[in-house]
Parts: sequence; structure tokens; C-alpha cells
Amino acid sequence: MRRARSSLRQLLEPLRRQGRRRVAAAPQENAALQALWDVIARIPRGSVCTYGGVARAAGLPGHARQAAYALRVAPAQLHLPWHRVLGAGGRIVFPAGSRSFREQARRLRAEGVAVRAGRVPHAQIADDALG
DNA sequence: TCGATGACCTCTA
DNA sequence: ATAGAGGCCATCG
Repeated sequence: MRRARSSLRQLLEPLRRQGRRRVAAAPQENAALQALWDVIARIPRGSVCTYGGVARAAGLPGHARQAAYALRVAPAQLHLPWHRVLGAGGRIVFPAGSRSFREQARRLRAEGVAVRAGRVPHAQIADDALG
């Protein structure tokens, strides 16, 4: 997906230029953030993966927490499919019953992904299909 | 420089 | 299935 990548870059450019304002751009790791955002943006509809998987696919093995951070600071403007990213074992990481928790489950089911007790069946996790 | 803090992970019991 | 411990790593005050 070459197109998606370049348009993503264009989208990020104005964000970075706003400088002093905290918009959403993280201090230094813009390269890492872009890589993570890029991977997340490529997760196909109806498919899910884990934080660790996203980090690995972005060339940052062991940086699962950074994947989470990337999502937390991601500009809404990017419209990333954040709901397709789950914790280890296909678990929704938000506190059960929280707003985000329900929203994520709702979005997943809307894409035909089975969610039961805050989890997605292991078989549906497509970490390896990222790179 | 340091300790606290996460949308985390894995192993063990 | 659940709980706790320990590990990991960038960010922040």
C-alpha cells in the first residue's frame, strides 16, 4: 500500500509544523510513531492483532507499550482503526464496562469479529499477516 | 538524574 | 481460568 503511506505522511506534515502546541505529535519519536500508525492503518477490516504484533511489524520488537502509546496520542484526524488492536490473547485492555471498552466491542462486532467476555478468539488474531 | 506511569507481555503457581 | 511477579521501554514531572 504505497498510496496509504504517502498520504499518511502528508497528513502528518502539518501536525509536525504546529510545533509548540501539543497537538498529538510526540516529542522525538515521530519516526517510530509513524511506523506504528502505518502498521495499524493497514490492519484489514474484520481482522485484529495485538499491541506486541503491531510493534514487531513496525520494526520495534518488544515495544508493545509504545504501540499503545502511539494509539493514545494518535490524532483523531488519522482515523486509525484503533479497535482492531487488542492485548495479548485477544483481550480488550480497557476496563470492562468502560466507555472505550463498549465502543471497541461494538465496532468489532460491526465488522463481524466475535467478541465474548471482552475477548476475541485466538484464531482471529492476525499478527503474522502484518509484515 | 530519578522515580512513577502506562490502551503491554510472559511465565509461574 | 485467575492472580501475582518481574520484565520492558519511552514519557513526564
